[in-house]
Amino acid sequence: MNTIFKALNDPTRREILQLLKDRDLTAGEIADQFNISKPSISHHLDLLRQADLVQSVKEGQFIYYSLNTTVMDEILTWLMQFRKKKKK
Amino acid sequence: MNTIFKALNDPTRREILQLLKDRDLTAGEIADQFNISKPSISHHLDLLRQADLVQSVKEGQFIYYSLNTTVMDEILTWLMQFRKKKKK
DNA sequence: AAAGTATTTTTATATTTGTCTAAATATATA
DNA sequence: TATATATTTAGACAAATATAAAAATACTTT
Repeated sequence: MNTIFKALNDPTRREILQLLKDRDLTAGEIADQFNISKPSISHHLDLLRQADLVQSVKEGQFIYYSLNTTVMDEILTWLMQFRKKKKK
Repeated sequence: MNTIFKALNDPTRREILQLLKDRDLTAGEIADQFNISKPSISHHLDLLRQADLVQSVKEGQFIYYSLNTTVMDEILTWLMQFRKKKKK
């Protein structure tokens, strides 16, 4: 849960997730969407992968990144606990 | 959304939310649950308040903190967007 | 009014994080 | 095999963050 929130605690990384919502993208395609160096994006992708929020698949010289929505469910469950009633 | 995720990106702050799930607590009662100085806890509470995840009410010399679950809904909505289908 | 309790603010420090450049790895093409 | 392309790794630096100690503020009680 720690690594998940750490990964989500960055505007660039959240924007990457938004991009991947539409379709899978290569690391280069993702980097092209930002005014940030490729190594930086690579690092962001690494953190997202550590949190299991994205998955990467190598295809030839490209590495395709895709969204892993199952982890989102984990956060959802965590959030839901707070909906329970409290003692008065 | 930035301040929310920033606030959630800390184990101590998430644990504070868990404590407040059961019942409202004063800053001192919260601090007693951790091996961290009161100023530190005060700072954590400040970040949680900035994110509107908690609310504080002064009662005499005490300040009671309580959970504000409406912000959780905002995160929930943000998470839900990723459930949409992607282009093939 | 003085002393005590609850909490925050200020200041300082150590650690973590985001970013860059340069170098390394891996694959493709000529 | 040499060169180009895609991506990551390594190393360095500045900015942000968590924490603590000390001081300040606010309320309560004596």
